[in-house]
Amino acid sequence: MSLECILLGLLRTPKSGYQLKGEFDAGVAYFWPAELSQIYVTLKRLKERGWLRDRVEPSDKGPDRRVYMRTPAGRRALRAWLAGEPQVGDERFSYLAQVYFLDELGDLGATLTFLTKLRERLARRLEALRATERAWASGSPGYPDRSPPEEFHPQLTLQLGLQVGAARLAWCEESIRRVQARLARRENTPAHGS
Amino acid sequence: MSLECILLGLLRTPKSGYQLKGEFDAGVAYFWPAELSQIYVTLKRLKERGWLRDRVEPSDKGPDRRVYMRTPAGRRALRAWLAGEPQVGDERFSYLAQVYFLDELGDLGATLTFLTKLRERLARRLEALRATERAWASGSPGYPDRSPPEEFHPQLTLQLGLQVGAARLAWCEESIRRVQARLARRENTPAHGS
DNA sequence: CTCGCCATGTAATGAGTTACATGATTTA
DNA sequence: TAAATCATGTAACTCATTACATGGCGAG
Repeated sequence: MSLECILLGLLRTPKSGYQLKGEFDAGVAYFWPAELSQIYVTLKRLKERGWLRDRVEPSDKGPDRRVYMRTPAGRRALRAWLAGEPQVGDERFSYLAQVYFLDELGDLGATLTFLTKLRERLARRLEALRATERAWASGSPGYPDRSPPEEFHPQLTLQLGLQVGAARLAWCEESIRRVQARLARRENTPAHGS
Repeated sequence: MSLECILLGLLRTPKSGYQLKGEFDAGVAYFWPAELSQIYVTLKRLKERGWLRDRVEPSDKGPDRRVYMRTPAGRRALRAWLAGEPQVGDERFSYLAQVYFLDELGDLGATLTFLTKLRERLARRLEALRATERAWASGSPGYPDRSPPEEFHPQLTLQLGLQVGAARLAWCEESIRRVQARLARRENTPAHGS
């Protein structure tokens, strides 16, 4: 359901599947990634349902493109979704599952290695979002509090990404310190079971 | 893949599908929810692959249960997963997609309503995690820094849930304030386009 | 005796990924 | 002319949800 509504949302102006993929990767992917093949299939379904129309146009670069645009019914569906309840659904984090069971290895050193790699990746993600923010900040007058209305809402979601990303990174670093403290304690008290 | 490994992880001691569902809901669901039907199917697959054995046992309450336990191959698979790379995968948040496009309604009041509902739900989630933490804190000696090793790793993941949950709630409250500030500005300058 | 929990499954459907297949156009 | 980018799709598969089907056992 969400992918459909995101496509409807992005189609405020007419776009092709390929162009939509570009927009996903540029600004939406950090809370909703999508593959090209999935986008094409969903656009087709939306057209069959009467929420989108399409038209084939020559491209300025490359072969012809199939350009989609919202119908009035599509716009109504989008607005109904936006006016409805916040969809707070399930979340799945494989790396947390790994941390949860890491005791199984019986080696705090392995935990430390794991968390160090994780910190690297979390930091990279956060840095990518910070780069996006810098782009907004330099290209948008009065960022963030006087941004024009059509930029305000996307910027809100970016703020969440930044704050949650920072919280995750901070947790990872704190966890590394806690593991190190445990390792240090163990070295100082090696004869635990004697 | 992750559900399989989580089941292997939880099966440190033999359990039935129904019991595993209980464990998911009690302590794993906030980073990996699972339906009973999915658990049953996955247990079956894991058995066929030779990573689990099963045995039918009488239950103390209710009908017989099919109890699963790890084989040596299952244990090896689990350890390989834990020793491998942190699986930082995709994340999908419908409510962020909604916020992103909320400008489409052309009504900041609608945004405020939305964020207020969202705050309610985020607060509820966080409160549930805090209750879990209180349970750990009261039942576990030396929580959090001197917890026994088998409790340490699950507690780390809980810490992440708490910190990220708090960050999300803070973002939501900050966003509400920013929307209110915008609404106030607009009231004070009603003749914007004249 | 009935309600609620205990217990196990199958079937249909939905959402998404990966792999495959094809081909035009531009740029180096 | 070769490689990169533009462009659209289909097919097979995986993972997960929802609905359905069945029935044992204990408490009130």
